[in-house]
Amino acid sequence: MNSEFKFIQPGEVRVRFAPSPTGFLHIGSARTALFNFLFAKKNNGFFILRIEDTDKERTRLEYEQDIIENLKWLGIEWDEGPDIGGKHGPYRQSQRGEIYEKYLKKLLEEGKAYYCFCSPEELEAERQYLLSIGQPPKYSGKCRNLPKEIVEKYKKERKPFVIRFKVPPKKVWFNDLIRGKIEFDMSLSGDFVIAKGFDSPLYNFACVVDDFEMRISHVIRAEDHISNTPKQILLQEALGFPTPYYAHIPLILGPDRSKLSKRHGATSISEYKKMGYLPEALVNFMALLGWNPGDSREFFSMSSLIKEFSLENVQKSPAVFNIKKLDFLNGFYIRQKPLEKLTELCVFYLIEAGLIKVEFAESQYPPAYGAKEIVPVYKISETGEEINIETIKKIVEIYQQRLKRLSEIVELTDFFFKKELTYEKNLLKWKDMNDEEVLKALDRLENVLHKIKEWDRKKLEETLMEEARKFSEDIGKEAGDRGYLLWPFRVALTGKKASAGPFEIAEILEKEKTILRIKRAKELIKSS
RNA sequence: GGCCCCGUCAUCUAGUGGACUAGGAUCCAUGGUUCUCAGCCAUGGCACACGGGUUCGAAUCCCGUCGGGGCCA
Repeated sequence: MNSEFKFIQPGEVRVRFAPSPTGFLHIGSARTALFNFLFAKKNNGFFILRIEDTDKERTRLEYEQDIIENLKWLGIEWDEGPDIGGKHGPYRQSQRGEIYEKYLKKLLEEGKAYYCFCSPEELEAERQYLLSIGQPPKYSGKCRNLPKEIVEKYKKERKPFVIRFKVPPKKVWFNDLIRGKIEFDMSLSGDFVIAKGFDSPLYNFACVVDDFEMRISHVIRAEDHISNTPKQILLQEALGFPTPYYAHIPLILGPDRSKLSKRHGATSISEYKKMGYLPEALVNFMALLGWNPGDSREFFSMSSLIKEFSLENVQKSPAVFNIKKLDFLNGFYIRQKPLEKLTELCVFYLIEAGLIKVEFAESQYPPAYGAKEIVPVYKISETGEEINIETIKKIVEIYQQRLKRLSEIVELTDFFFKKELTYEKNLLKWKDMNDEEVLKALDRLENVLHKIKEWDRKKLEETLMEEARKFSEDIGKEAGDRGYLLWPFRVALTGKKASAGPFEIAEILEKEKTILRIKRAKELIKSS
């Protein structure tokens, strides 16, 4: 056991997620938040959200809102915070100035920190010099022992200053819950700045104060904070705070194995949301990036993650962000979604793309008493024709297993919402068919379809499957190759080389439109 | 430049000295399933960074090399 540092005693689990609102919620931070959340819930502990907004230059409210909104969207909620109208908001460092000031003064009074009046130019010159003689750049400690009178004089002159921490030149170690013992020789490190003034504490200092004040038991954060840890431990020692447990989780990397960033493409949760990824897929995916259940299970809901999560099963090595796997999981969760819910989600994308529009009208069937109900009415944008939500549901249904992202619903089903289809006439040809044969197929379809009375996918299938088999023989092709009739049929309806099955599409399109599209295809063939 | 972390298929990973001719998932390929696509099913492809030790025996322990990454400025 380390006798020098006072480690926190086992007890209540309290963890925090402490983002700086200097950007949108990043996939990497979201995973850190998730691991903290899972650890808290698994251990009946508390999860706290602390917004580290001390950098006034780069902090933006927009980012803070994005972080909060997306955490909620993912299903990560915090348990505690200042009261805001009955609910609890997040803690904000910007609102905790007095607390930092108190501890800053304490360190100063006890001689554990000091005023430094060195100018940025001086510091820069010193750095350059050290570098030039092959030494690591490290603050010289010039202001460490400035006489009191000088300090007072400078302060009276309002000379700009920063506050530096007197780093004791000793070895510092901690036992990382994921990596084991990590040791640093702090004699190699210079006295670092802990505040740029009483009203602007810096990261390491504010973090240590808050972790103590919030009684954080476990600091779970990304690996890039490992080198901050010894500084924080020294600060804790100087302030008489216990040292919490630390767990540094591995980074998420881009395909080139460097830290995931903008140049690798989308990095923020909101972008993934917009692209049509489901929160359950993202959560499942992020959890598996660096954690595994110890067996070969792959699918995890938030509640099963809470049950299974353990820091012991967190990986040491960084994980490459693999979008193919995310797509796979997202496809899986889309297939699992109840149709009703999925339709709601897809409608949003269809409206966004301008394929349909929504208007609100009074219900034709008002409730027995009280105000009339307002119901949404969906219309096809191009024609103004009303489209029933039940119809949209059917469209979504036949594409449910084909979607990897919700946004794909647009390109996949646009033909349902278009008056005219535009496609290359040769697309109508199956294998070696010529114009004449395509025309024959379309004529045949038109004839057969006309006669069908019960217009549903089952009846259509029965009739057309039979017809298709006959047709290939009639035009002297390979017997049983139904493609000679079915392919032109499907292309005439969709204008696409890949789509859902023609019978289900025809059912949704209904008789009139189906036959109209066949006629259009005939015109297309003849027009050349 | 200094310090620190990491190293099993292309990717996420199982593996904690013998059950490993290294398992699962994604991915890729092939085949099956009502024309296509998707889904589903089946089959196949692909890895212990390298070199030394320790040991009867090493992916697993130790050392070194190499490689990747992070932090500081």
